[in-house]
Amino acid sequence: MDEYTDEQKLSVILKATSDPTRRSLLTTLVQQGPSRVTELAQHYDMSLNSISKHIKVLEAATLVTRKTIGRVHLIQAQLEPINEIDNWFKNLRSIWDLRLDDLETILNKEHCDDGSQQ
Amino acid sequence: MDEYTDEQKLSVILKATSDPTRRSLLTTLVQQGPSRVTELAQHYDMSLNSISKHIKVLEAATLVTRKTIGRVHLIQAQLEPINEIDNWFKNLRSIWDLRLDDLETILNKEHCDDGSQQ
DNA sequence: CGTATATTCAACCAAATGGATGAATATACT
DNA sequence: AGTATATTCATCCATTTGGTTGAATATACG
Repeated sequence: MDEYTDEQKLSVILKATSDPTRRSLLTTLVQQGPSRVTELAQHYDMSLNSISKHIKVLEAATLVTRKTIGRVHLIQAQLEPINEIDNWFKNLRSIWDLRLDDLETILNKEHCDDGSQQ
Repeated sequence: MDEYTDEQKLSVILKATSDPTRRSLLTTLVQQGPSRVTELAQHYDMSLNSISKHIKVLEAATLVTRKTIGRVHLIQAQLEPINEIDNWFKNLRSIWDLRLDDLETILNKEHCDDGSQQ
């Protein structure tokens, strides 16, 4: 995912996590540790191929890594990328707080002088 | 969005935020405070109608609210729902930490007894 | 070597998404 | 009343998405 900007990475991560099956897969992986594709698929009323595709979406979002041992693919959760979501939100909230501070300043000014600052 | 389960709400919120234009709209709204649809649209090389649709997606995800005053629709950011994402991630990470603790316990056991616990 | 197992690849399909445009609605202005 | 402005509604279109099935690939096992 190195060829993408941070913004694009964030989009990919958010979209990957927006599907309930994929979030469930992540939870299972975090609970059980590295798991085989077939093993993961058993939890779902869905074809193995569909799960395989979901895993590839997670992999593209770097939310899981794959270690191939013989014919078995071990899938492992990777939580770090979710921090990107966290950072985005923190940033948003800090802008928000900043604006509220400004508003407060304005309100305080209104309190002291003529209040012409709408 | 009351007719949805928490899981479904989370999906809607994540999907809504997964689009770069919509994240940008949220940022603009947080920076500038409540804004009109036309005003928001001016920031983008995209039709007013498309922006209107994006806003409706954000609205459906409860990430913005709308206050209609005459013919003007004032759109306001609403950051609370993003906490749902935060909660999901915190939960995931806590499961992760739990499993690491277990692993550590097992490793400690290996250290003391015969280590047969693979 | 032949067969079973684990997984992906390829093609297909219906539904959703993100965009556009043109018409409709509702409000404001003179 | 008539015109301009703000916004949504309705369609349409190309692309993506989430699922399916069947074939291919690669490894393991007897």
